Amino acid sequence: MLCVSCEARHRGVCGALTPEQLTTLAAQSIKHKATEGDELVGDAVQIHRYSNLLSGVVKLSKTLSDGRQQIVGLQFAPDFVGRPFSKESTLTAQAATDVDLCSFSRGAVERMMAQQPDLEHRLLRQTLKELDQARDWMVTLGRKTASEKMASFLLMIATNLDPAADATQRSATFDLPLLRGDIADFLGLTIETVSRQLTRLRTTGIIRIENNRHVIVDDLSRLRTCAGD
Amino acid sequence: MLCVSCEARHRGVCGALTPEQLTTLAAQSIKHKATEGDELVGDAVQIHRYSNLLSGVVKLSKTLSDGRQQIVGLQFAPDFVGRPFSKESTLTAQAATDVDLCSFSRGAVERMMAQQPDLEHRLLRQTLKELDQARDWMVTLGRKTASEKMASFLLMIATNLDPAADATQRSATFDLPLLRGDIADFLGLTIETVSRQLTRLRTTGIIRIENNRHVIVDDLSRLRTCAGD
DNA sequence: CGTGCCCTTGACCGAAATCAAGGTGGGTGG
DNA sequence: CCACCCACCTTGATTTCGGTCAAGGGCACG
Repeated sequence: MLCVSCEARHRGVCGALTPEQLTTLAAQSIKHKATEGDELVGDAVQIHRYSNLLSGVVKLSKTLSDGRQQIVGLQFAPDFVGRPFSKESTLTAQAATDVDLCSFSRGAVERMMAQQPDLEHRLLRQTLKELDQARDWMVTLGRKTASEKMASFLLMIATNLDPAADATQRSATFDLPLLRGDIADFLGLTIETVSRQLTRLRTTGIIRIENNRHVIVDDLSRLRTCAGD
Repeated sequence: MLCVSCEARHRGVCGALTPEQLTTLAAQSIKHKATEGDELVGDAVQIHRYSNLLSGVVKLSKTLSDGRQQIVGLQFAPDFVGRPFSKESTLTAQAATDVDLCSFSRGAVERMMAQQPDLEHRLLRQTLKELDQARDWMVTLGRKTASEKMASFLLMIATNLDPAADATQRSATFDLPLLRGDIADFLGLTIETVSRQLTRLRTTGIIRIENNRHVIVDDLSRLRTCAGD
């Protein structure tokens, strides 16, 4: 319940709240963990809870009737998980890695929003951020080649998971939060193509991979060259 | 200045405003027209104005450094055009058809937002709607075949341009708001593939086309079958 | 009557999908 | 402890869908 030390308090939506409101909300919040693969929001799981993502990665995906799948977004701490005002979300949110969450009931969040317009303001900002990201990714899906897609993906992960990589940092290191199949579903490719592109980047010396998960990028600018934009 | 009869007053963001606020805003608003191809927001055009789209279609697009283009969204009346709180929008908004707009200065909108939280609430809802649409389209871009993409596009246009088509309506009629090249940029295809898919749908009897622009769908359910979801 | 833009159609090509074998590593049960 | 299994990944051969290249048609406009 120590909101003061919580990341969502500083960079997330909870920053909108006054100390009293935080106390109220904290009393109604539940910190809990979910493990890789757990469904957080979906057709099955009704949307009665909203959460702040405190650690780990959440994947948002959609599935066509014949089983084809597309991951439409990734969320990182301290993102807000859950679709406000949703009729039905045709979207599934799953833990991509083990995650820590801080959850609230729908009612609690909506009461807070009513008395604290700044909360809605922060939600608007997060939603705009996600919209920008979604549109950027549409360019990747619609107009980039397989190798450009792969490079774009690695850069995206690097900037989110290696705290130092977003600056003018030269190198980056991180664990891939997704399996090959999920990467394929995110990039609109097959698992084989993902695998081939990774080995291509590896044999070119642009990345190194250890244990199939751990990636080292020695020169981010070379990777940026591959990404196409 | 007759906000009372304006569509944005009823279904758009202006519905958030009190009569007095409407009067204030109306005094600062400018109704104007733009013709096909005009750039409304972009790297060139600074973002000092926000607009309500009163009629016509606006296309939002992004361009890679080598010229590849992707249309990342279409807007229809009474959508709100312009990115609030934007640093720089890497996005270009262009009139896809001739359009009517009702524009406000950035300052006016921000003042309104400060005193009228409901305005921000409506913006949040529109943004969430656009986010949902963007994510739906990501599935189309990443996982659908050329013919499924074409069918999805026609359905999308039909539901937005033929007022009757969204219900359980059986047929639809509309003018394509985009040239073949723009359709290609929206679907992540080439102009030739778009052309071929259209003739395929035409020869199958699923659609009829007059004057290269006017489309008649006699049986929407057949088209839906083609769309894949 | 030319000229240019937009669209269509055909022939060919190539990037990524599909199909098909392995390889690797971690976990389990004998 | 070892053998087996299973999930995940890689690699190769072949196919296919959509891209590229090329030609020509229709129509508006000067």
